[in-house]
Amino acid sequence: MTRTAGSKGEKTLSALREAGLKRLYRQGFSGMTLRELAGDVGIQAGSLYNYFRNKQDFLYQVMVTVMEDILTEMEEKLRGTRTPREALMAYVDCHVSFHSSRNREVLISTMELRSLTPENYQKIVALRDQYEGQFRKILEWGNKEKSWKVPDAQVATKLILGMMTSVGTWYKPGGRYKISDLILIYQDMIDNLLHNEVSAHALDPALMESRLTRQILKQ
Amino acid sequence: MTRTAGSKGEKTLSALREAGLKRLYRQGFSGMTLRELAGDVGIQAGSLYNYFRNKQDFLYQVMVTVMEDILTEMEEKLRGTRTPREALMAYVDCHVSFHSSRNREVLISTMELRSLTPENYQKIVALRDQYEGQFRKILEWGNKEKSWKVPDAQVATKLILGMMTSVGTWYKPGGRYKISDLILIYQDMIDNLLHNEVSAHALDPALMESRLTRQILKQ
DNA sequence: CCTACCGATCGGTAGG
DNA sequence: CCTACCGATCGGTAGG
Repeated sequence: MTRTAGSKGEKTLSALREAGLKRLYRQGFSGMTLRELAGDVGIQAGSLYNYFRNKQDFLYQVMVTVMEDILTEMEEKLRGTRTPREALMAYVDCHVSFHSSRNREVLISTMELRSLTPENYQKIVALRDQYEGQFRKILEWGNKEKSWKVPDAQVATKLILGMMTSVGTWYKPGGRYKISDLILIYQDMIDNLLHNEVSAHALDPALMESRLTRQILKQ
Repeated sequence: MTRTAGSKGEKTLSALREAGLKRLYRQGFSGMTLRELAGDVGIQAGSLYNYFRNKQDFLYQVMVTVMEDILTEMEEKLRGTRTPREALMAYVDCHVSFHSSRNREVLISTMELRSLTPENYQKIVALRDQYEGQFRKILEWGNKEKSWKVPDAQVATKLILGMMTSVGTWYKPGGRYKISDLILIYQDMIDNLLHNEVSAHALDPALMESRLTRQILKQ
């Protein structure tokens, strides 16, 4: 069997990434030892340095991948939305979906910010700011278009992102609700939150029927 | 000057607790070294063992204190509430207040669950379940009294507690909003969430005026 | 509360 | 990718 050049090394690399995620999640950055990580993929500790420059670099790679992945997904979902409300619903969809399906990685990315060197910290925080900024821009766009009235977009962003992000702390795959259910719940909650007293004509009719909280909380 | 018996040791003990909180928050349990902790309070590493049996015991003491404090505060706030809605508002008040003012300790208590020995883990999780159970009981009480209709109290508890808890991740003292503002926002959000389509007669008139989200998000 | 110390283990490197 | 190793440092203990 001919082997693709570098295929073995790439298998090890992706195994390292998967094993690293588990260990970072269960033990944290300083609690995870490189000897354990090497053991997970069947190599010796010294051999790890063929895959990353040092332990810090490994953490950084994990975190930058998470941020780039969610930024890419978000960009795709937002492309083609034509109203603030469509954009809002797309953002909620993407955010809840990512934070549920990849909750382990997301939690690591928040908890281990403190373990980054100052240089790496700055880079990751810049990506996080960019991600958060996209939400704030949607809120401000809706203000301008009179889709809703959010006087303090800065704090509203923190508040709404926070309530969505928390889904990652309690969602368990195979539990009572599918991710698609959770998306509908959060979309409806946030939709109601923003449109509570706003005249209906500003709203997108396609999204008007409230599938919201009633579906899960009240049905 | 006569010194109260043990006063020096108690000063050191409370200094250790404060320094420990900072280090646990910034470095995590396995990242914090006992030599650093000893240095913070001006003693040698070996002397720490006059204050706790070992590092694990120190973490456990920190976490059990947080849980006992919030359970005590909650018990006091809930005592004397006469309707499900009053109880709900009291719970939100206490939860948001505690998770804002003592956010560092609360975040430690969540992140470092993984660092506890199995025996200590069980004890802390039992306290957390008790705390969470109090909220679920309020939801179920409101169901029975027809204050609201929450078909899945289990998941609603996770969802609503999650959105409240997230305030601890972004609240900064001295920021744009006081804790008392945040309490009003969350009370209103959750109040609206539960009463969205419920006839008004079930609601407590004293709490009827919606101070909610409109105050901050829309005024 | 200190000095002095223990065994264990860590991240990382040299040289294949 | 391995063997063999380095200096540094860790949590914890003995004996005052």
